[in-house]
Amino acid sequence: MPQNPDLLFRTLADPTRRGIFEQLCRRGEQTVAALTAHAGVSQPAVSKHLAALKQAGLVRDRPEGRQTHYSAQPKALAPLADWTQQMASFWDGRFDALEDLLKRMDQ
Amino acid sequence: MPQNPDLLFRTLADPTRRGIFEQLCRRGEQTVAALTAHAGVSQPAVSKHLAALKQAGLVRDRPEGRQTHYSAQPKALAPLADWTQQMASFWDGRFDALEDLLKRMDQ
DNA sequence: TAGAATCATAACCGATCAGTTATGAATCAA
DNA sequence: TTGATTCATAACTGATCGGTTATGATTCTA
Repeated sequence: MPQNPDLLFRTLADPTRRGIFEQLCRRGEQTVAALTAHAGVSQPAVSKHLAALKQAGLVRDRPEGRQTHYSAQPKALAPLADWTQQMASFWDGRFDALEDLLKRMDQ
Repeated sequence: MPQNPDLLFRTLADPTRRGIFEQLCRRGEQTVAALTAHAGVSQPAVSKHLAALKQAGLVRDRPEGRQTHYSAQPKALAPLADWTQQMASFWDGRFDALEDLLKRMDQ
């Protein structure tokens, strides 16, 4: 259930792609044409970014006639939030006796 | 103060580099040699990853004689947590009248 | 002082990837 | 039905990047 955040990080690493996702979070469902108008890149580039976002589960598509409507799925960000939380908690517990022992054994 | 998370996302996108950061969060301060033992790549590769992590503010280095001790700076994850939170909140407010209006005006 | 140990940097290589243009497939409108 | 619209895919390109080996700089030790 705690799926690894690798694909999420890779997908969100590109600023253009992250911008498209942000746009969808801010304004809700939009067509490819509307997203292209704000993306600053060509329509095929936007389509490819949307395919990547979809693969990562970050967006959903809803075909309707000629156009395809995309919407954000912020729930997919959960593993990323979990990972961040976990790193912070590891750090909080860093001075536990066991952790300290493991550290000393290691180097 | 709400600095953009671009460098953070790019830095954490690589699994090897993220693994090194995780190791530092779990076990605390470690030398380059200790990190290399777990990284599965060569020592120069680890040094380059550490340089990238340092540039992103995610780690601190403490030179001591021949060896350099590195430690995680999980505080640097704050912009990432903020961004995630913001995306979720945008989505929560998606059906506000103004947001809805903007959406309609846009396409 | 000579050699070993630790880390960083240089130089290079192959793979990945984000962008482009061209084109195809599907749908709507005149 | 013909042409326009909307989107996706194919094919290609240049840049980025993570990995390697080789080497240098520094520090400890025998």
